[in-house]
Amino acid sequence: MASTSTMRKNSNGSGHPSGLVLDLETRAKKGDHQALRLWLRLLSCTVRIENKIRLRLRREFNTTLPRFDLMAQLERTPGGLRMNELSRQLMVSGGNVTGITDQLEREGLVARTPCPGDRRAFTVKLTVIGVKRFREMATRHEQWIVELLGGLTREEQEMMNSELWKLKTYIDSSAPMSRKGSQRSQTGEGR
Amino acid sequence: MASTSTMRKNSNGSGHPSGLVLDLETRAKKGDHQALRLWLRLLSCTVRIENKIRLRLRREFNTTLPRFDLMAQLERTPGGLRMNELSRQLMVSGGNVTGITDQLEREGLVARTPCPGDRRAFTVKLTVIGVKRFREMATRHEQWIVELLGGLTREEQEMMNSELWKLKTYIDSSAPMSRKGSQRSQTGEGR
DNA sequence: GCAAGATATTTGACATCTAAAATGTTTAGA
DNA sequence: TCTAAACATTTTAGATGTCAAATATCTTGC
Repeated sequence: MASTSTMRKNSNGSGHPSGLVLDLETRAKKGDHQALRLWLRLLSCTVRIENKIRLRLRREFNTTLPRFDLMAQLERTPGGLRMNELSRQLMVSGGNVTGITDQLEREGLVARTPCPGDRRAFTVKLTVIGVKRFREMATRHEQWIVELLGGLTREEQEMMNSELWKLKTYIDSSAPMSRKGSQRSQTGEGR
Repeated sequence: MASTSTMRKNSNGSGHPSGLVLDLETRAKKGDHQALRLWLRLLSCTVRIENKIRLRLRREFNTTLPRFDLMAQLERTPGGLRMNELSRQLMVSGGNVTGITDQLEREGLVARTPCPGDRRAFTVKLTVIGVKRFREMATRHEQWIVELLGGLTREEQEMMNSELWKLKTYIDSSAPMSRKGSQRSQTGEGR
């Protein structure tokens, strides 16, 4: 467009601007496709694993992924968590946490305790039964994961892990994910 | 815990069988944790990216990920797809496809055509407007992905890509994902 | 003290999802 | 041909999700 000049020539030497432009676009195009392919592959692996786990959780424990995830967060924090902390850690909206917590509470697996010192908040904890139940599920869950990721050697897993760490760090640094939480996860590692 | 004895000493070399057991357990434990860590990291990266994309699709195009995904599948198959094919490729349930298709049809972006030769099925296609609209979105979408995956070099992306391919192949081979479809995706690469 | 703004949670309106039942069509086989 | 099993899609019920508005409760600065 009218952004004038900057008429560079590329290696082939035609003084023509479109020469360079085409080159850049080609390069960009290729990079794009590579990133896109990677993203789609990342996504399809995740979905596949999620689906298997979902199915098995239902079959063996008659529960769901979100419920399992929420309990997982609680289990690693014996003191319990507040609704908003759960929301952040699970990367889902607050309203969502309310719903799942309601369910689990009805099932007697978690309990809401008024938060001392802040009457707005609740502390959600696993009940004794909840802990017991979760531990059973967690054991199986881990077996499933080990099995499903068995396609990669230990070294490959190691490598993927560090690459993904880089990726995650980069994504978070580039734009801190708007303050109003709104997401989704499964035992979303906070590290 | 009257489970008695099994009082073992490990690597120190007691000829006791339980010594070996402990060793194996330790190894298993470590492997487990590694796989689990990898899975959580995979998941959290995916969720982060999805959330960003979701947000931007809404802000810039007032649409959603599932709608975008469905349109993406159609765009790469100009002849159109049947509901069950969409369901398989998107890795979501049939009922889900019905719902999203209803929406898009109401918005005039896709059309259902009775399938010649099989009165049970429909062929779903993008409308002219649908194609135009999708192309606009796809361009931006690709930019976003390139940006979000920018934390990895081209080589790293290459590597991840091939690792994920291995993983995906392995998962699919291990158990063909029950015939009754039921999943979720985003332009789920069929390759 | 106290009003204005931040927080914590819930609610409400809807869009996605799955799993399973219901419908309508095709296809094989007796 | 007739019927039973296989298929394609929709429907239904219910769980998850988001986003935004509504409540209730803190916190701050004056």
